[in-house]
Amino acid sequence: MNAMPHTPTVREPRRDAQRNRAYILDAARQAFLNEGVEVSMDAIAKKAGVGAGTLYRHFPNKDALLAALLDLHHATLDEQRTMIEAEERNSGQALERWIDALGDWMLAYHGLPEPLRAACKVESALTPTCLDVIATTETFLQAAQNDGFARSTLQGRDIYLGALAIAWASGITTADQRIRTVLRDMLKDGWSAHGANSGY
Amino acid sequence: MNAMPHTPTVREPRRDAQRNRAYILDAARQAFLNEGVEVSMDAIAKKAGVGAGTLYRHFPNKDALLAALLDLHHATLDEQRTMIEAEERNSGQALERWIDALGDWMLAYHGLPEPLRAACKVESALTPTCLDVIATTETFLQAAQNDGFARSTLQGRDIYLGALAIAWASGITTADQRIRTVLRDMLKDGWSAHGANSGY
DNA sequence: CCAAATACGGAGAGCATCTCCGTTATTCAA
DNA sequence: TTGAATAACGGAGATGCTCTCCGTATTTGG
Repeated sequence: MNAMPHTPTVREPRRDAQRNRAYILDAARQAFLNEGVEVSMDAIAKKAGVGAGTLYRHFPNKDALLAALLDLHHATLDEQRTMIEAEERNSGQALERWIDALGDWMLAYHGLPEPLRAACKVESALTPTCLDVIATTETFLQAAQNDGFARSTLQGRDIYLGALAIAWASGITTADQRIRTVLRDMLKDGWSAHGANSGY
Repeated sequence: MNAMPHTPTVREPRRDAQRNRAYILDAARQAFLNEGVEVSMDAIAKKAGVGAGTLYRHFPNKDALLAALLDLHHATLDEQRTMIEAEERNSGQALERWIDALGDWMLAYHGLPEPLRAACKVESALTPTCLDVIATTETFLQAAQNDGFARSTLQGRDIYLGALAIAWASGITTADQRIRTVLRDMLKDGWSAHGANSGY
């Protein structure tokens, strides 16, 4: 049974399915960009011109939709990683730049930190992406640690959560960049090994 | 018109109203403690043995209910403030202890950081409490700044948001205290003026 | 004890997520 | 080209949440 030469059991998705998937991704990207991740799935379906059932068949929940979109952003993030690795000779500054890139990625859409945090708590469609980003953070961190630029007690996940926390807190305002800068600097002087912990 | 001698227009709330208010507060406290702030208002009403209408008449929304409960916790926080001020001669350590107390307060219930952050964004029933806490933070911070223990560019609100951010991130796990400690230490080496910013 | 004032409670409006299934579009072998 | 077989569509509706409205019940003060 099933003695087909090639294309064993998999088939291309139907045309209308491919079209709709593209429509949905596009509508979702715009919606998340304009309204933030709290926008309703129904609104996305309507914007995409499909029924709710179609939306949910393609993406079983909002996290899955976000994950699909973030994977696109993830490509950009990976480019940045490559650029940093190529350009930056100082591992401390490389880590600093990576954390900045991380912050931008986490704020790609309003409210994104919340689902990212949830993905750390319980398995979700976003979990693989998160783990990947954490792994990269770990790499940068270890390099910085080896060169004495970062505290040796930290783990990649700690840095990731710290960056996530300040991204979340920065979300209280859209226009004012000050709070984000300030918090980022606070985080930096946490990981920067410079004069830390000379102790009371 | 209205020529009454004393108790001009105000009257004690009716007995049943007082009773119900107490029931609601008690039920809410337990519910928030056991299930976190995401617990539904209906569940609280049911637990309190009152109808939804009664619940909402006493507290127009969940933030108002939280604010009423937090004001109780706020008394404890104020005690700690007094204790710290009495016991701690070093303003840097005083700030550190205050931030710890702040962290406990922010984690009084699961998920509390979220409404606290929202109260920074837009006016809510929680806003006055938040402003009060921020003002106290400002006081501790300024003392520490005067003694050179904290970076002079920071404001009380920055510290508050930093503490809130790490409280939020700590919520990914209940049991494991490590992440909270680590993040708190990162925050500390942000505000501690020690060897920060010797610069690349 | 009665009338006025106050508070109660739950049905239901409005909005969200997500499912179910009768209908429709697409594919592919004949 | 055609006509099953397959795959996908779409929207009504189940469920759960916040919050309102208003007919009913309780409390209060004279």
